[in-house]
Amino acid sequence: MSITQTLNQAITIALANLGISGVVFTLEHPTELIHGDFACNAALVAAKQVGKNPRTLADDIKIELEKLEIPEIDSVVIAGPGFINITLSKKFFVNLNHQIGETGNTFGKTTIHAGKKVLVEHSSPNLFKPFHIGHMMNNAIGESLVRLMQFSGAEVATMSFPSDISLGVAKAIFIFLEKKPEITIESLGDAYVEGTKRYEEDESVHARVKEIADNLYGNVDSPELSVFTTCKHFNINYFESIVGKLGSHFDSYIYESEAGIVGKDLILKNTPGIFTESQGAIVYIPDESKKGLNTAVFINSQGNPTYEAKDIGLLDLKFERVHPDLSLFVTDHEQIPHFKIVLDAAEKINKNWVDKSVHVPHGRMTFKGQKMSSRLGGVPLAVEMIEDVAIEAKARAKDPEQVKLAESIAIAAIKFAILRAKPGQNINFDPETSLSFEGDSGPYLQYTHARISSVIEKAGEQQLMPQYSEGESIVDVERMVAQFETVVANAISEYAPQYVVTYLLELARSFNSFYASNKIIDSEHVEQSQHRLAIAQNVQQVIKNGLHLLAITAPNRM
RNA sequence: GCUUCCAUAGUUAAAUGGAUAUAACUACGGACUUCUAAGCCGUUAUUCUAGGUUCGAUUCCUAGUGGAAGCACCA
Repeated sequence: MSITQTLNQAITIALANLGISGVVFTLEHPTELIHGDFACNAALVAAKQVGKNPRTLADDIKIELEKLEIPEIDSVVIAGPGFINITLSKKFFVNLNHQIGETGNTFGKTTIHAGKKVLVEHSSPNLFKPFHIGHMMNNAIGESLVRLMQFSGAEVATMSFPSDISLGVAKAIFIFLEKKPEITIESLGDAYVEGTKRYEEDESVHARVKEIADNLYGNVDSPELSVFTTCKHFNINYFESIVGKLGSHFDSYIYESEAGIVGKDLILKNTPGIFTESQGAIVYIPDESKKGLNTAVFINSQGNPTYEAKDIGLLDLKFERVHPDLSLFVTDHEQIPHFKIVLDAAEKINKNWVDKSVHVPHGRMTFKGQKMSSRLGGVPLAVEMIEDVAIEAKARAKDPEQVKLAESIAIAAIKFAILRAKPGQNINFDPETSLSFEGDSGPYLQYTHARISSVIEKAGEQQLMPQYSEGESIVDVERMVAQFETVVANAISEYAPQYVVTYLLELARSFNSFYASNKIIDSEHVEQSQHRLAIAQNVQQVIKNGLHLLAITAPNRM
C-alpha cells in the first residue's frame, strides 16, 4: 500500500470515529516543506457539515489520528485555517530507501492503468514536408506521454499517422515527374512548395494534378504511384532517424492513404443517415443542440475523402488493429474544432471509439514573435536547430569525451523548453532567452545527475558504500524524493509532463543546495557519509527516472 | 457575426479552489585551501479590469478590455 493510500485510509477512519462520513477531502504535498510532507483539508471541508470551527475539528481529527498509531506518521500539526499537516517518520524513509534500491529504474511506476492497453499516436509527419521544430514540439509531448503511460502500468502501443496523400502531395508529385530531381529531403520540400505555387498560377495543370491525385487515392498503378511510393519510403527512413534521435520508436503506422479508403467507405455506408449529400459533396451536419459545431465536408465533390473522413478511417483502423482501452492522440491545438466535429460524427458510427479516445492538444511555437507556418519558408528544421544549440554545448565541453554529448545536451535544452509549459500553451520560442543551459533548464537537470554520479564514483574509491542510517536526521532533499510517486501519478492522470519538469527542478535545486553546504564523502564520519551517499543515490535514481519520463538522457559525466 | 482558447515580475514559464503566488533569465552583491562553478547564497519586482460564488479565488461564474484559433470541399 502506498503512503497516500495509508494516510487516506487513516484519515477516513479518524473521521468515522468522529461520526463523520462522506467527506471529499484532498491529501497533497504542501508547497513548503515546513508544512510537513502531506497536508489534508478534511477539517476545512467537513467543518460546515459538523457545525464546528475548522480548527477545533482539525484538533479532534489530530487526536483520532494519533490514537491510530500509524508507524509512518511522525507528527501531526494543525496550521493555518485548519490544515492537518502530517510529517512522515524515520521508519517511512527507511522503507523508501529500501524501495528505491529494489525498484531502481521502475521506481515511481504506478498501477493507475494496470492491465489496460493504451495507444498513443503522435509525431505524425507530412511526408512531403521536412520535420521542423513544430513537429519536435509534438514529439516531445507525445513521447513524454508514452513514457508516462508506461509508468501507469499499462501495456503501451505507439503509432504515427503520416500524411502521405492529399491534393498538395499530388501537386508535389507533379513537379517531381516533370523535373525528376534526386530525392533528398530538400527536393521533397521544394517540390511541395513549388507545386502549390504552380497550381495557383497555372490553371492548365489542374486536370493533370487531379488525375495524379485520383491515381494516388485509388492506389492505381501509374508512374505517379511509383514515384510517390519511392518518396514515401525515403521519407519514412528520414523520419525514423530523427525521432530515433529524440528517443521515439513507433510500433506501427497508419497512413492517410489507408485511412482515407476505410474512411470513405464508412462515410458512404452511412449516407444518407449520419451524413448528407450537399452540393456534390458529402457533409456532416451536427445536431441543432450542438452549439459551436459547424457543418464539415467529409468527402469532397471530387469524390476524395477529406481530413475529416481520414480521421474516421483512422479511428476504425486503430481500434480494429490495437483494441486499446485508452487511445491518446497528440496534435496542434488548432485542430480542436476539427476533432470536435469528427468525434461528434464518429460517436454515431461507433460510440466506443469516442468513449475511449482522448485528444491531447498542444500549443504552437511562436518564433521571434511570429507564428511559424510550414507553408512559408524560413521555418527552422529540427536537425538544424539541434545542431545550432549543440554548438553552444560543444563550446562548454571540457574534454573531447564531452563533445560527444553535445547533441544530447542540446536536445535536452530544447525538450525542456517545450515540456516545462502546460501542453495547451503557446510557447514563445526565442533561442536567445528560452534556450538556456543554466538555471531552469534541461542541462541543469543533466548536470545534477552527472555530478551525483561523479560523487558516488569517488566514494567508491574510498570504499564508502551508500547506506541508510537510522541515526541520521531527515533532510529536505529526502522529503522531496518521497514526492516523486505522487507527481508521476498526477502527471499520468492529467497528461501533464510539466509536473515532472517542475518537480525535477525543485529536487535538483534542493540537492544542489544540500551539496553546497554538506560534505558527502567524509571518511572521518563514516556513518554520516554513508547516509549522505544513500541520499545522493536516491536523488540520482529519481532524476534518472524523471528524465526518462521526459525522454531526456541522463549522462553520468558532463 | 458565431464558437472556442488564452491573459501571472522587465522577459520565459509554474501553481488538484488552499497557507507568505513558485522559479529561472537579466541587473547588482556575496561565499568557497570540500566531493563537477552548466553549481551555491542574497537583494529588487508579478495574478488585465469590474462584479459574483466561497471559510478561502491566479484557478469557478457573469460582464468588459486585449490577443489567438476555427467557422464547406487544405492537413
